Amino acid sequence: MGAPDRGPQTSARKRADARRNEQSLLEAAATAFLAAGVDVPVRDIAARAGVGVGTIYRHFPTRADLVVAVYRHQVEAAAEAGPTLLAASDTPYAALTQWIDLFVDFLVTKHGLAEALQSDDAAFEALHAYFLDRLVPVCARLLDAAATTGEVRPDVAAYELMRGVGNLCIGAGRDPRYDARRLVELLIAGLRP
Amino acid sequence: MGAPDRGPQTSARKRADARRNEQSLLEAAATAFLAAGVDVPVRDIAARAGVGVGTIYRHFPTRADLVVAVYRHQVEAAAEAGPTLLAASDTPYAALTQWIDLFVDFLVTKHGLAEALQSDDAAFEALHAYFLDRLVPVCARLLDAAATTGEVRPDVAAYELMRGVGNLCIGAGRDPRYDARRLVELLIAGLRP
DNA sequence: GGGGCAATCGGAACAAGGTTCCGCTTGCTT
DNA sequence: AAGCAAGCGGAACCTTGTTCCGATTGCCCC
Repeated sequence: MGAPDRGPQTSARKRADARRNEQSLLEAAATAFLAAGVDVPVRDIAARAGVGVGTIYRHFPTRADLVVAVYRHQVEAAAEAGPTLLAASDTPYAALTQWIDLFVDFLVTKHGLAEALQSDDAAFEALHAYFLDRLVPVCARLLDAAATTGEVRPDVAAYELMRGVGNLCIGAGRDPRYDARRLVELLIAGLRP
Repeated sequence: MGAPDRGPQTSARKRADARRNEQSLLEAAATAFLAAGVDVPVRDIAARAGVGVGTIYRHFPTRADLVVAVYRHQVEAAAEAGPTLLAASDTPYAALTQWIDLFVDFLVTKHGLAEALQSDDAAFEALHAYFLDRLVPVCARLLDAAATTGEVRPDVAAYELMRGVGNLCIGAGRDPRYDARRLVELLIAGLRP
């Protein structure tokens, strides 16, 4: 196998203008996501970046590709935090709750991301896949460790838990009466045997 | 105060054709929701009912009005089941879990309803309002009773719980690996003191 | 340095769905 | 039976996603 395909944002060998545009798009998208959520119209991102819509589709065929590119660093950081927390915490359960906290923080601060993550829109399939592929194994490791010490029931799958947590984060921040963090805490509490 | 406004579906005094159309629309919408979810295109519902789109908007200004009209009976039934279960169950906690089960069953069998319930789309605001106005007090009563007997912690608001349960139902039935009922059970388990 | 070509670009054009609006039809009253 | 207001239908318009192709331009080679 040759060099791994690391996605559009690393652009092995492209024309200079193409690389420049990709960078502008990434920055424009990050700003636009912050201002108007991950559902911001494609035209708005294109306008912000000063390119045509065709250019967006060329670099990021689906919206999910753009979202993944924008948040990749943070997802990687979350993935790496799993083992770190496990090593540093008193008990696996403590590591699990801290890690889930991290994940919740990430989701609730990204307007519309939790919604997109659960959406059945085909445009978000790759988003779903990336998040889950990257984070479910990390969660599974924490969950297994906590199950081994008997701190949580052993019959809950990491996939299901992650989806549940993601779901609970939907709409967080839109209504002061709804505190996603609290509900996630309840869910995690319900994990005890 | 005079006769209460019971919404468009009861049509105090309208022309015969108007009442007929309203009925057709309700039936067409129920079928369409079943077949294609509550997000089915307005044009499809109109076609099914054999009316123009203008007629839909005249009778049901927002999609939420139509959804509420279609599911009103079932929501009322759920609301009435609250006190009934409380009276019939051994403990308030048992009544609460049974009632939540009922609610979850309702949501997971209505394609897209849970999503719509949490959506921030303005078209669904009235849906949100109706469900919450009608069901939160019922849930609050069950929750209070269970808190009084010490079966659940007293610091969880019915509103928050309902939103949480609704959120967990999002995407149920789209993925066999995700079992909304199970996660709701965990959440309810986390309610114990 | 400049020619040529393939990569890349821009944005017009098309599709889909929501919403509005108004000329026409028709039920109901008298 | 006539008249009129309630009600109807659907064309037209808006927003947003997506495709496509003629125009542009970076880059390689001479």
